Amino acid sequence: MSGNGQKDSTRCERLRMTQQRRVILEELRCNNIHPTADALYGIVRKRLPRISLGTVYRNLEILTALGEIQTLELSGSQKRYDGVPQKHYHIRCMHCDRIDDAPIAPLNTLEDELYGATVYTIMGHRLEFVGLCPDCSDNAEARRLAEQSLALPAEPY
Amino acid sequence: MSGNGQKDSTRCERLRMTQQRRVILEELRCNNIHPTADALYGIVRKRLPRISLGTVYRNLEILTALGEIQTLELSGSQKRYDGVPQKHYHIRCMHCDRIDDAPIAPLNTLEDELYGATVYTIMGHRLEFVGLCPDCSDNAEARRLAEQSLALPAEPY
DNA sequence: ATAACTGCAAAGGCTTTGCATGGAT
DNA sequence: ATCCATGCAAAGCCTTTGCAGTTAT
Repeated sequence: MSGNGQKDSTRCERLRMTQQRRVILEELRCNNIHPTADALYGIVRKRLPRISLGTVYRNLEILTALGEIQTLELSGSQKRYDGVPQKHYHIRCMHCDRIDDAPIAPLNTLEDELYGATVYTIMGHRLEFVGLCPDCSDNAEARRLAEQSLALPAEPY
Repeated sequence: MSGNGQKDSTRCERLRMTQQRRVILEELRCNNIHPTADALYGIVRKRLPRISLGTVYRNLEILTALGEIQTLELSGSQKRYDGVPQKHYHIRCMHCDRIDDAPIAPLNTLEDELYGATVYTIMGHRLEFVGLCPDCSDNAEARRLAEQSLALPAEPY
């Protein structure tokens, strides 16, 4: 951190479209799998076997800052990356962690109810649906585990 | 991992209310700060100076499984813990990461629009508001940074 | 020559886990 | 005696970073 508050704003005098950067962007754009950095690394390595994981992370950060892709902070410990930079919601499979787009338009009035009710200046929201993907819906054990994870005991101790 | 698929379901023949567990629960209940594990560790250590961070994590996991508290996976890399086990939404300050309850009732019809529109079996949603807390709202630099972080360039490369 | 970029490996931050010890029934 | 819980330290997982070498202008 070079002490100007922004995370790297001294870079990018002129940006180069390297092989690595292009392939990362292409692979994110040409499918819709919302991969983790590591999964994308595996995909990109088929075309560029010598690329490093650090390069993948660095380019994902740069492409996000440029608005070419978006970095998703969904539930789960790993970040996901989306080749579509426009805001949209996602749905996560509770059993296999697959992520898909949620076919629903942005809810721009969601924060209206909060105006005046909170001391915060509200600037947006993050919404994520959870459920079971088709494959896991067909799996009885996956359904059982999912339902169990939603049930909270919450009885007096 | 002892090979039964569940994460520790073999424990809890009889659960003990130890000093450590009680203090952790009390400190989560008596205030509303949604601390990280490490922040809670700092708080609890004032009363139990010899407690370890591992014990804090272990008890947070157990108390969550019991439904006594909830573990929040909000944006940001660290988990937060909430002494109120009932589902409710939260709002996060984009500048200082303070978390408060969002004064809005659960939106139980949110997933209705998705029925039939997705191949997933929808089972719930996670919603989080983002904005600026009162202190950071008063801070011009915080406001500038927050607005800047919301603006996506998204121009052709 | 300059500045951006890369591969590699090390370091970092947060969380989980193994192990020997301690405490309650 | 049993078994749950603890403190401590090490390991793990994901991500970031330092550095020396490479590439494009």
